[in-house]
Amino acid sequence: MSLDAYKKASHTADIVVLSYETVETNDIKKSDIQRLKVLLIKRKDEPFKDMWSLPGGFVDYDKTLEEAARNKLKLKTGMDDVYIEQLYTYGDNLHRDPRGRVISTAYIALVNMNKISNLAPDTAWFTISTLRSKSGKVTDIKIFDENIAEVELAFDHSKILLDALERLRGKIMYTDIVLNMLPETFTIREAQNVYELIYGKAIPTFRRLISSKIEPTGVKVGGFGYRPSELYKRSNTEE
Amino acid sequence: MSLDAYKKASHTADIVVLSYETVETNDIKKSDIQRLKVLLIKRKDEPFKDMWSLPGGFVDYDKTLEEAARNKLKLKTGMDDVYIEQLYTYGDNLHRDPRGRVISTAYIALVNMNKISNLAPDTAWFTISTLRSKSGKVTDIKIFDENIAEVELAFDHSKILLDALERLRGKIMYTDIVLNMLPETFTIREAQNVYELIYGKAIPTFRRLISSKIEPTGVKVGGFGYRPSELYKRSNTEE
DNA sequence: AGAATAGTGTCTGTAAGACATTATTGA
DNA sequence: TCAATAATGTCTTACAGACACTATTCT
Repeated sequence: MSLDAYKKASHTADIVVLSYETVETNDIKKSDIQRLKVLLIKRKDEPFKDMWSLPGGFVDYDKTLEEAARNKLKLKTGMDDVYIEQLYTYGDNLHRDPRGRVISTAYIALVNMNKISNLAPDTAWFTISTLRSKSGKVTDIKIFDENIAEVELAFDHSKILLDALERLRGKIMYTDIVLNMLPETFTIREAQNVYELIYGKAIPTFRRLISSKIEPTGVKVGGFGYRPSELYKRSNTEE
Repeated sequence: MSLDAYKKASHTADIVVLSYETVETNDIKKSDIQRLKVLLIKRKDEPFKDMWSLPGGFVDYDKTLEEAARNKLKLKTGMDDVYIEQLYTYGDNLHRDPRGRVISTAYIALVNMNKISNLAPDTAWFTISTLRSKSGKVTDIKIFDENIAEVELAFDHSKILLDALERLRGKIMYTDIVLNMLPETFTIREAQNVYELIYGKAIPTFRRLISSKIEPTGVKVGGFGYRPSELYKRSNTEE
């Protein structure tokens, strides 16, 4: 049987690029606040023209799925060597795309947005606001632009983003992949804030949890009217 | 941009159908032993003609991915309403299939093989033998037919099967999906044997682990020269 | 001194592992 | 009574949560 004997679906690779942003508080005595961010692209063409969507595109016949995701990310952010993992393949809605049958494999990329020097002009970071159940489970999300105006995502990308956050939440306590979002050196407080953004609730013994995965650099940051904190880095001791 | 402006990959859905078989021991005083089983199909056509492979097939333009998997399973086993979950999408090897570019989404199905009355003639159950690290992690697998002769699988299906076992192992301690492999009623011993087959090592407090997920039926099975055991069933108390 | 956060130590309850003890049956 | 497994109970240890306490800095 020939591979061309039947009508084929199209296949795309989409990437949920997640990072966080630090917002300085008005009161200099109060420590900073973090916000979850997602990278979106403004669509140039129909369908969903001018709406914001996850970066992604059709998978070339001679490109791997992960290549397709990585190439798009490189193109829009200039980033190489990024942490990426496959999330899920969305192929159960025949009408995700009004143009025809499209199956999409979604990836999660975790990056530090401050490492990006030249973002593509059609690309921007948006703030993710989550609604949670008592357990921390993500029940709904809202996306806001820099003017705190709510933004609707194209296709089913809102669902994909929600799934990505749930996947991360499920893995955060037994992996250290979230550290890919942090800069080379960071304080434990900063790491804890990011962890709790994703986990959805307080992590009381965070210091104990993270201590085996990081090591002190000997450098301290201070100057805020309270005790300076040690800067740590990821320890690359593969277990 | 038209969806037909580029050369498309083909897309298949493959299913790792897992079950277990009970083998009576010679000594009637010894309790039974279980073996992990996987459902395979003998390929009728090239490539890999006459080799055994995971059930699967090309995804029709107007069928969902999960439908494609379920339909194939129904066709070969007659089974409906089976537990199924998406495993992973294999799209990073451009030459998985010598005929051309094929992306495959693999599903895991957990069934009780004794519920199947009429298996398709090209279909059979094979025994899975696993090699494990100290932690229980699956490092390698071998497949054997009913004559205990080793069988090689077509394509990269051996890797897919390994991934499926690892996925199950990772979820077994905090979900009860493995109970889908057991009959309507079962003893705790039988459930424990199946759990340990997948987990790869002993689960010392299994009774405590499982007790919240099952309930006694009041029926006992005996007649082997030792204390009869209670038959349990899944309790459908959705938490 | 006071405010704020960094960092360490301690207490406690829960859960997991190890293992002992009792129960039940057929030969 | 013995062999084998079922089922329950007990003891101990590891770990997570709560929280107290000390350390450090700037105003």
